[in-house]
Amino acid sequence: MDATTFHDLKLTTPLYNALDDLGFTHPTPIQAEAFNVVASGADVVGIAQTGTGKTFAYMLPILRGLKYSEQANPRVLIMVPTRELVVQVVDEIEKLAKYINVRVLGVYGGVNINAQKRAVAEGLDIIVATPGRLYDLAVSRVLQLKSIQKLVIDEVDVMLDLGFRHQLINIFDILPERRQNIMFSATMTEDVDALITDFFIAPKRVSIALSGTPLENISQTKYAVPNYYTKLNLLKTLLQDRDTYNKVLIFVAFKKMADRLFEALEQDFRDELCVIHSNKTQNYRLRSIEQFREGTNRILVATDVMARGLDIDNVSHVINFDTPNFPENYMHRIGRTGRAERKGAALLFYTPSETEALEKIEALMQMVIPVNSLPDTVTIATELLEEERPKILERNNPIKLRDEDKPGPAYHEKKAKNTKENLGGSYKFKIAAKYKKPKTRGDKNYNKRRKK
DNA sequence: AAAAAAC
Repeated sequence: MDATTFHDLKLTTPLYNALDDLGFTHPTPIQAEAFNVVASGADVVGIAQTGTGKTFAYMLPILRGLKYSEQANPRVLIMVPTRELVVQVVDEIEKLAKYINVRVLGVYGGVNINAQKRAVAEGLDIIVATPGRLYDLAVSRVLQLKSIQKLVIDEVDVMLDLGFRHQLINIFDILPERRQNIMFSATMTEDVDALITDFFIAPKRVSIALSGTPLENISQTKYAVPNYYTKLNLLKTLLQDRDTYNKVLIFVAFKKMADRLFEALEQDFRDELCVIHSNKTQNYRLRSIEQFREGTNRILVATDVMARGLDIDNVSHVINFDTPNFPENYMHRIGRTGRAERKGAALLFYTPSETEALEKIEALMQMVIPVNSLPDTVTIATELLEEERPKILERNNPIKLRDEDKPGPAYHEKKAKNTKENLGGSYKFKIAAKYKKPKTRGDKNYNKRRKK
């Protein structure tokens, strides 16, 4: 039964008042559907698109049921896959719990741990975390997880990726067995299904249909381009139209590509540009997002660290500079625009070598994305640039792999072994880290290296 | 040729 207003959900006065302050009168479909299910205390699997108001969907019933307590240990644990999402979820909870006496704390890596340790020691009710730092705090016995009654995992499909998975399982090991599990995923995968089978008790499912989701507010188009340089020309041409492209989120597949694109755009768009990926310091990451959010800089170049869940107002365009290989990422990326019932535009640039990835996307989206022709002013890059190719390839692949490190049977065997044995991080990443020379502004250890 | 996530 769908509630038409928040009053049909039998909330408490402090929650009504907070929603009122926020200007929210009607629950989104997932909020209406999830409320009683989550409130019942049963394990819950929610399938919901981004931008559907997931945080409030689980926080409304949790906050209504949370009794005041003076005990120091947290009773609610919320895990998300990126640090920026921790910040956002904490912010949302604080808004919703404005008139409720609960202590909310966000913890994540990349920042000094001592302040977090002190905050934990002061006592808290709700903890929002990325898995690594949470585990760190827990095993160092600063943080007690024995009182956790409710576990929420958002974007659970990413959390089950290799590299994340064992962190998650390790945390399950130190949580009380008697607890309510609440998980959200945009898509149902085999891994998610397996997790439910292993850890959930009589799970209830909540899902909202694809129609009526925020994706309906997003106009999607694709551009067929012959090569990278034409993509760059096209991008520069579009970005010249500052009135139309007033808040543009550009996605690329690799961190290196993010830096490279940032540099390529710097000449024309210097003061309008920021960049984010996980090799940047946490300070730099937060600053980039802030500049983009506030509109100080209208262009943000990003890896998929930005793809999921983040809520930034009025993003006019999402540009998929690279065609994502994992079609789900396309869906998450374009979900950064068209939020809060506003209109948004999503563009996809694809080269001939990316047509396969494109087909996967169109299969997932159950649509053929309309193709847009290149503006006449866009220069088609050709042979001349092909000459530069070897040079560029070399510049972008400075890592010389030893034979045993090269992809092949030995490599895969070693990688598999290493991933199995080692918490956090695959062999490939270790090799990359070993040879990596941080060099771009904002990169971790950038200053350290420069001093030498 | 994925990214993310702990020191």
